[in-house]
Amino acid sequence: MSTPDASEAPGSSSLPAGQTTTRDDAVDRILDAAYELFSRRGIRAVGVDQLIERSGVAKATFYRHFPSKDDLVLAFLALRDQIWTVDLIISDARNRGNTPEEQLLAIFDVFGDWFQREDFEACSFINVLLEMGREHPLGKASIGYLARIRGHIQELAEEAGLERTEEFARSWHILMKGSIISATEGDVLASKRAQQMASWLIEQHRGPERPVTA
Amino acid sequence: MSTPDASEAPGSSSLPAGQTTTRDDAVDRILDAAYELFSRRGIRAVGVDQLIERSGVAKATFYRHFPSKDDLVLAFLALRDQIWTVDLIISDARNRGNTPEEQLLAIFDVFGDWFQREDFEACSFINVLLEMGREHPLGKASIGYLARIRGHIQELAEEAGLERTEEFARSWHILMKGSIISATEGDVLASKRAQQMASWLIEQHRGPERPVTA
DNA sequence: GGTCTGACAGACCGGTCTGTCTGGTTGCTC
DNA sequence: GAGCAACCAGACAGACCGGTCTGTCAGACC
Repeated sequence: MSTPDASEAPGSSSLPAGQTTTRDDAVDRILDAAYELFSRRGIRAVGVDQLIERSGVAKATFYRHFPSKDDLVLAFLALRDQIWTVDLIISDARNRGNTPEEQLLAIFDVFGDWFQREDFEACSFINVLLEMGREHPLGKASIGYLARIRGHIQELAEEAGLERTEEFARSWHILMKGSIISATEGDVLASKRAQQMASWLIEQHRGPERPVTA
Repeated sequence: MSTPDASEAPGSSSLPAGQTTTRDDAVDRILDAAYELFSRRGIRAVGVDQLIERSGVAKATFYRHFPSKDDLVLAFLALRDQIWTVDLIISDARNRGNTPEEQLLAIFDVFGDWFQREDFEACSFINVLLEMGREHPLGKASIGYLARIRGHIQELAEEAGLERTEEFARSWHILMKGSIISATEGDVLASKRAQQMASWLIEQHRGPERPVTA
């Protein structure tokens, strides 16, 4: 789980990249530990000492790269956007469906598989938003990443030729978030229920002239 | 639950005694403070010292009535179930609609008003579940209270003569929870979007012989 | 009057939190 | 070899955490 692009901001000073043995190594280990711990246990429940121990890094090294814990959480959210939103959900859904409509509905197939993993950890953006509050900088950042998810949905809706794609994406997102909470409660079939409602939503946003052909 | 309305400004406790009703007074003040603080800021963000100060109670008194902070949180969840679930949502929705179907849909009218309050605090059961985790006793308790909400929905669905009421209630609950998260993000129209999808859900759960009469 | 209960006030405990700082080590560059 | 940058290890500071405990006081009951 190396970081392809997100983050890397703090360490890239004016060194001409002559050495990479321990250059980004510490940052990567910190981010790996952060991803593992934050996504599973939340923000406040994970202390800096745990992150230090898990990543095998000195405390000074930690604070050199991330001046505060919140800075690390911001980097974690960016990483989560790449690993979870993009790589795990959207890309997978796009691969599973042939048409944009199928790709949209495939999101809930991906959810179905995801819900059944015993290490299912829910949506970090929702978690952080509710844990920190919408006024907190981390809550605001989470709202931004949730909006990015809606952007992906809207993009797919436009590819599918649906109408009123922004409202479509907002309604769709309600189904995604609601099913995630239900799955957290233990309802592994929540993805199927949401998918059924999602198909009705697609019907309502199809153009009037467009036939119902597959 | 001992607090019927949970009003009672917290500052009116410095009276020079003189009354015998100090019996449950301390408990009520603690619960009032807990409701105010827990519902707005979460569990871990509220310390015992804050609860002590807000309720104007001695620490020993606090721990006499609630042997641990978690015990108080459990009492808070029970209080939230009464004040929020029953009194604020279900009863209000029942009063707003004439038929059971109207009462069901009125839930999202109540949500619409609730979402617009500037002190909108989302759903404490979801908050606690996500904050503490589903394995934690408080998370499990929250799951139980969420199931109670589904029970109210299923009850209304049965009164409306709908079919497969348990699955109906689970799908309906997805819409409720998803719209709450969206409202937390700032989408005050989330209640309308959910209500639209909810009406489709009702249609799909009506008996086949039943006409579409209003 | 004596006793008991429950409330208040607040010191205090061990532990954890975020964040700072010192000291020693490694490895690259000049 | 000197300098330097980044690393590891860990003590330390100051705040806060949940929870315990001592002590004082007011009212109820015998």
